[in-house]
Amino acid sequence: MPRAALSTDAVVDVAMRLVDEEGPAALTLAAVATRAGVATPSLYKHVRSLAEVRALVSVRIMDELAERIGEAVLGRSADDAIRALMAAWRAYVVEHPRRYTALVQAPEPAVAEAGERVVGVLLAALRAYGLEDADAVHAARCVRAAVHGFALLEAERAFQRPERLDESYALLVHMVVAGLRTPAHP
Amino acid sequence: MPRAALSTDAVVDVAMRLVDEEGPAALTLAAVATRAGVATPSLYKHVRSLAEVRALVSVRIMDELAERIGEAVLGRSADDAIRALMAAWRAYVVEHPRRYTALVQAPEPAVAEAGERVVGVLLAALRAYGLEDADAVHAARCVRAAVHGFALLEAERAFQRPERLDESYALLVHMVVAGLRTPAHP
DNA sequence: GCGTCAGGCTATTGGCATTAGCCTCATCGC
DNA sequence: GCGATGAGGCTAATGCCAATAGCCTGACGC
Repeated sequence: MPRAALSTDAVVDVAMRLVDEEGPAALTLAAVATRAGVATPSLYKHVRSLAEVRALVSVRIMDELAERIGEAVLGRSADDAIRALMAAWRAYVVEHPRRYTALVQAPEPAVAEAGERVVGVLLAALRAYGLEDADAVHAARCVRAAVHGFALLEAERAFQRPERLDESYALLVHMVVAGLRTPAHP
Repeated sequence: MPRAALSTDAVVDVAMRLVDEEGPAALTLAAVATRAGVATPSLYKHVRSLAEVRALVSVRIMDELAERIGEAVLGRSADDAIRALMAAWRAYVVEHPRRYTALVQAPEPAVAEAGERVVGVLLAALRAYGLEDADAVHAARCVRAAVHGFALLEAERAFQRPERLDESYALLVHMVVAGLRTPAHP
């Protein structure tokens, strides 16, 4: 391998910084190239297209998220684990709001796999509830949906007067835990 | 007013059809102009920019959604109203998945206002719970987040093996209702 | 030393948003 | 009726961006 410098990972690094600082709309190959100190076409030696860069960024984000929530549930179980997981998830999004709004659901299998790693952590955290397989999947989907919805709305500033969002989130956590604790099929 | 033909509303009509049929990525002024049988620059007599078209589309969608869920809660209250509202929300998204993924949180005030109309229906549906003002806002945010998260993930096909999503959604409804029924601050 | 090829580059194409400025005809005051 | 006016269409042009083609170079293996 000759001259070092660029690589697929390095391109994604630059893309991530760009997203953090200027938002997902600023993620163009031209901007990445400028930041990397390189001409735009040079990027094509490392990535196939802008769409691929976006997918790679999404994978990176989901992996970071999976790691954060995975760490959070270590040594905890049931309600305790769910609370920690939800707190960690939101904390990540609050730290990197633009990053979170850059997430795309690309058709690339790598993106789906990263999503499954996140769901894997969720399923592990739910294991202590002793749910049947299908019920565990339902529960994981609900937790994911609730947290994702809240995080996204917060990240894109869709809540008017974002005061006391902590309290709102506490209620969401309460809802999830209460729903998991009580029988699901009345 | 001379020749009829185009108008801001007509442009948005075309944009909506485009989104429904080809997805949000296909929403370009060039494509709208072609469908409208007009040259691209002509659109600027009716809209200021592509960004404005996207915002107007978002407003249209949120208004449709507000109407649908508003209808659903008529004559119902408390758990019954929430269940109907959540069912109607998801039904709308399942009917028009691409439309829902075209939603953007633009800075334009019109978009924020449309969002508030949706939240207004939510608050009305929650009235029967007799929550304090702040608690009602928290509850509305949570319901919105949960439904929005689920709907978005479903619309963008982010759930792997989307079998039995109805059951998953039933659990989400259960969580919301259970969380609203039990005391929020233990 | 020398060939090779990874990884840069320039040049080019084509799509798109946006702006400037023209042209026309339906309407309205007279 | 009739001429001014302006809404609403148009063509032309600019600039940005993604993507492709094809060239060039220097680090490394031999």
